[in-house]
Amino acid sequence: MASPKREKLLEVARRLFETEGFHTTGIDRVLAEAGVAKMTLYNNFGSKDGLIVAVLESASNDMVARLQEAVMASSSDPYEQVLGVFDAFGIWFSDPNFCGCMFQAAVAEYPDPQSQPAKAARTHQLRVCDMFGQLCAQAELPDSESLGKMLAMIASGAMCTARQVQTREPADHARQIAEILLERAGSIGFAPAEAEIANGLV
Amino acid sequence: MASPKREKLLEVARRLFETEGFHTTGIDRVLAEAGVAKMTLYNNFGSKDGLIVAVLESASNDMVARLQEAVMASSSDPYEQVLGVFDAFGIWFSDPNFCGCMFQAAVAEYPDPQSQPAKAARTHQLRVCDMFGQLCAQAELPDSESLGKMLAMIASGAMCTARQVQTREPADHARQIAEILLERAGSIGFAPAEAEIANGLV
DNA sequence: GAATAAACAGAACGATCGGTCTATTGTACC
DNA sequence: GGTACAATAGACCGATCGTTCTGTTTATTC
Repeated sequence: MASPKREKLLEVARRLFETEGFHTTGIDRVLAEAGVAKMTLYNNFGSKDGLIVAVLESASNDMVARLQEAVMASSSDPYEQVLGVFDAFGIWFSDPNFCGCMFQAAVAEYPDPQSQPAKAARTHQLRVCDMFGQLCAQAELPDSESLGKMLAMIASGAMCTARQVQTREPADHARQIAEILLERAGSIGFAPAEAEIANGLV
Repeated sequence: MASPKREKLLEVARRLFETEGFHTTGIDRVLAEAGVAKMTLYNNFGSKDGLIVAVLESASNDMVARLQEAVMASSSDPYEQVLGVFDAFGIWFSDPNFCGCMFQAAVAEYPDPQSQPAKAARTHQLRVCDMFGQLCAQAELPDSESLGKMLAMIASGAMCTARQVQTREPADHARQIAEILLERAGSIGFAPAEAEIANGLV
């Protein structure tokens, strides 16, 4: 399963897809830079689409692992751990090689929601939502599921914006927003906001 | 400048680029659906890239105009006008034909920041930031420029997420976040005068 | 009605794409 | 040492791409 040639292909393909896009990166480019024969690619992945899906799955695992790492490294307090994710974003965005979120690019390049790349991107998005949601649940914040979705949305906005402006500023902005959001969510548990009272939710 | 054939090309190309992507949409598809000869396209736009840039510029104008419309239609209060944008997003996302923000797709498909589509997308992003920033300035909120960027980032996250989940939920979440953000910004700037605002003196 | 220009249909071009096929080389295992 | 398998290089295929070129038709203007 994990042959060295296969890993090399995944690594090179991921880099090229990230920096130059899926459609514009030809099979031959990947093969040349990986130093691998064409048939090796087709034996391992079946097609270019197969390679793309494999790259996305691999990238999702890496990304989630890195986020978990950022979470663990920052603090034992779930509240701080959420903010730690955006700190990690700041470091990520500062990398001159940063070129945005691969899954956003995949969705953009494969607009059909039924396509495999789009499905892989959706799966990844759910993982991120879950991660944020679980942290909020651990922080005993109310409606952790919605909170998780909101945080994931802020993260998406940050990645998307960072790609355009090429600075770490979006990460800092996202962190500020997340901080306000968490603070507010925390205070709701003790002192409900007027809107919720008016809506009869309390 | 504004020949009917040219307009027809822009209209069809925009629809196809939106729904199927820039690279996957061939020139011949555009020509066939627009009922226009090939040379007409090249006389008007010079190349496919020229057509893409023209489509993006036209789409930016339309988008900004629609946002301004949503702002004007909602209220005369800048605070409410900001939220009106996200209400408009809700309607937009509910459209079954909604397929995300064209400029995010353009950036994804043309990763080179120096490419013309990327530049057009960046220009558009600045216009949106400015629009939010001006609304915040009119609302006399402190640091309206940063606030504008944050709101634009939230908007980007909402559009990006809405494309994946295909519901209007991200618009509602974004509105909630914007509301909290504005409230917080307002209370910082006018903390001493909060009572007066509540009393309707401002 | 003649002249000018724009738009037309469509063949053709060179390039590139994803994918297949062939024939050869290296390598591990019994 | 022979067998089996993986990987190699590279020719080759059909399709599609963006673009150019040719010749004809339509519409506008003097």
